[in-house]
Amino acid sequence: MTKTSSAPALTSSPRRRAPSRRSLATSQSILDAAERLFAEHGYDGASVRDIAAAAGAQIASVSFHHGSKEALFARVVERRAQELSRLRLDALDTVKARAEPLTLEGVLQAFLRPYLDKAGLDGTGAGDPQWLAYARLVAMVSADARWHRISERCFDPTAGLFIAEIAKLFPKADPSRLAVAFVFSVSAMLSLSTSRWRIETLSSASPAESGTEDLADDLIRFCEAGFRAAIDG
Amino acid sequence: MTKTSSAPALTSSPRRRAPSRRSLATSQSILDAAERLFAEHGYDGASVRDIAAAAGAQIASVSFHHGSKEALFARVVERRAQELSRLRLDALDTVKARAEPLTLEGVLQAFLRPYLDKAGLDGTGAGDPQWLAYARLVAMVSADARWHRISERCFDPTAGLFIAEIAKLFPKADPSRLAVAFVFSVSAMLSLSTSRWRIETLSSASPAESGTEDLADDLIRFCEAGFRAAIDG
DNA sequence: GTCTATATGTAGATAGAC
DNA sequence: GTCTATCTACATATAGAC
Repeated sequence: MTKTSSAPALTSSPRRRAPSRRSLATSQSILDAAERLFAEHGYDGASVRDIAAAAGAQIASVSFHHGSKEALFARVVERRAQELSRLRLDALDTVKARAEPLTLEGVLQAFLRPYLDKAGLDGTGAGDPQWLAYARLVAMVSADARWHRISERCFDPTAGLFIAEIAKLFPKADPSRLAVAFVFSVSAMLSLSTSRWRIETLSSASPAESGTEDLADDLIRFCEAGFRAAIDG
Repeated sequence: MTKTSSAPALTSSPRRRAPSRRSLATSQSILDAAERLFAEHGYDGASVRDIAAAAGAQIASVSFHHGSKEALFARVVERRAQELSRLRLDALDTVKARAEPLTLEGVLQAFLRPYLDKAGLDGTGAGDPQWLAYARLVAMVSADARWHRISERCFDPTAGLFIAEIAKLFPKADPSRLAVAFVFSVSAMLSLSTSRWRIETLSSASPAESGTEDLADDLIRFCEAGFRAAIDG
């Protein structure tokens, strides 16, 4: 008499309320479509109708699986945030485990590379298109005060850890200047997913075309030098 | 017989089709309101209705004076773009006219300072709120591929001139790397209008509060060092 | 030039059958 | 869990009186 549920114990899988394979697939494809459309058109520019259509689902399924549009957006951002943080922290551990002493460049690589690698922004080849969309979404969230809370929840804790790591390397540096340099570095990183077209435009005015060089290397060199200037100041 | 216009020559001002003072004021206040609301809520998030209400105008006046919503947006961006370019080029001329030889820092100052000064992002005090809104709008336009064309028209020509100026200072540097460093620098500059809250958040985790320091100086030092790393590479 | 009224489309969300 | 149908609100844009 402990169950008043209407589900009879007829199936081979006795667990209650476990989502079916089909339900999970629907839910996931909605998140994927939302990721792409939010990244391409922005929050207000992407309609729930279009997202449902792109996912091959009904519009009512979106509310059923993910609730309101805002809840859907937050879920899309959060979905990969944990994996991204883990990749960054793993990379940091790997660098720390090396024989050589930890360097500023090593810490920056550990933070910047996972984002660029997953999105295929490092110039070594195409990344996962879904992660590329996510990378643009991260840029959106980071630049818009409207998503301030999501940013604080998903990205700031890890960012704080990396800043603390750099502060340990340079104990005499002003911590607030490190935070400023970190924000500049992150914004430069994000520019690779929002402004690559601008790099092309501004480079093509020059005679020598250097094609798709390793922008990730350029980014890391740029940020490392900028950080050192902030530390010495 | 050259005029079929219905306007009689009764007023003291004989010029044809000159907008009245009131018309100009309406048109301007619509642009101001649009600047604020587009900057705060984004293109899709700000409705023409809200813009008209904030301007104290009727919704039909918006179409009358500025046409479609997209045309209004473009006009808002273009309105101050010319002034901003002029300020930058004037600053460049001023630096060049000095006795000392032109430096990378001087060129960067000439590009970055006018944006920060007008918007009051340099930490020296509050700038014009209208310009602050414009600064956030510039960040929006720069990050969104949708406004790619506006960006090319309004900002890229001046950016190209500044890159060329830097290329003259470092003739052996790879021009495409200079363009990359320039885009990184611009994105760091824009982060001061989109991500200052993030600087506060990430700084406050540290013990020493340094208040509102001169972020503009930090920015210029960061970018200059980053540029030198790009040039030497 | 301004204003009222409205045409026309689309948004987000949900009720209820299946 | 899915799907059809629909409610309600708000969007852009314009017609036409003043």
